[in-house]
Amino acid sequence: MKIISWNVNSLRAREPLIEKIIKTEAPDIFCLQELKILDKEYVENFFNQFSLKTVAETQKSYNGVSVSCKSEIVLNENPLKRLNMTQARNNTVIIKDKNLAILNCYFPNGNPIDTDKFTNKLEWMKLLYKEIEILKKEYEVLLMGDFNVIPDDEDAHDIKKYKNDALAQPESRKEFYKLINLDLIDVFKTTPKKQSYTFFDYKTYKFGKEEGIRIDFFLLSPFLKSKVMKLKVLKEYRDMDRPSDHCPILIDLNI
DNA sequence: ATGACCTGACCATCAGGA
Repeated sequence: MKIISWNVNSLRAREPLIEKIIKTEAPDIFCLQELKILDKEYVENFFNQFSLKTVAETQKSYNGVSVSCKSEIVLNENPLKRLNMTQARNNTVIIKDKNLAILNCYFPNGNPIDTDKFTNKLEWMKLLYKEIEILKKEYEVLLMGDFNVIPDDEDAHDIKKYKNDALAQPESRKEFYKLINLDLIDVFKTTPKKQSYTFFDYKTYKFGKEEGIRIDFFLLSPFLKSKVMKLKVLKEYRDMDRPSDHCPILIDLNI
């Protein structure tokens, strides 16, 4: 089962690259973040072109997430969809015949740190923690997306720049490691040579610098970790015409 | 030290991103 997660920074702006990745990689499950579009029917129709069915959570201008999958996969949508009632930042699908819960997330940014944006970020992460605590009792858990957390100093090219940034605050890291302590494995971290930055700022990367951060993750329950066949940050999509500032990440599971 | 660049909303310029 090949799965791709990607913060596309606008569905409409990224349609050519989304089409390319679907045709090139043929993912069984394709999870997007930051759709930046309200029209849910438009999102569903877009993926229908490629014979993918879609579950989307949308809102005007900001946020928005979708899980698309091949038609033969039977989805059971989790009734607990939004962690936050006003922001479309997560959706969960259950694949019952594989005993699998897939959580697709776009964590809040949380800047600036002296505002309620930061406390709301931490609150959102706590709600996610509670949701996973429930789901892990019944299902294998695959948590993925844009976490907006730099878990370790080595996950940034220059951690000093993030001293006052919500992404690298001790409180943000604490909530991240609480998720890890639910028996979820940061599979890029634990697989030799697979770690790579996943985000490259538009303002710096155009000069060809390697100034990135690692903020997009697959967190897997131990059983799923034992089934990993392939794992990759698809960095080439950051170098194509009109890219997202995030790279797609890919995992192939033998399930 | 600062700003850079991109997107959507909407029409000139700003919020938000990270």
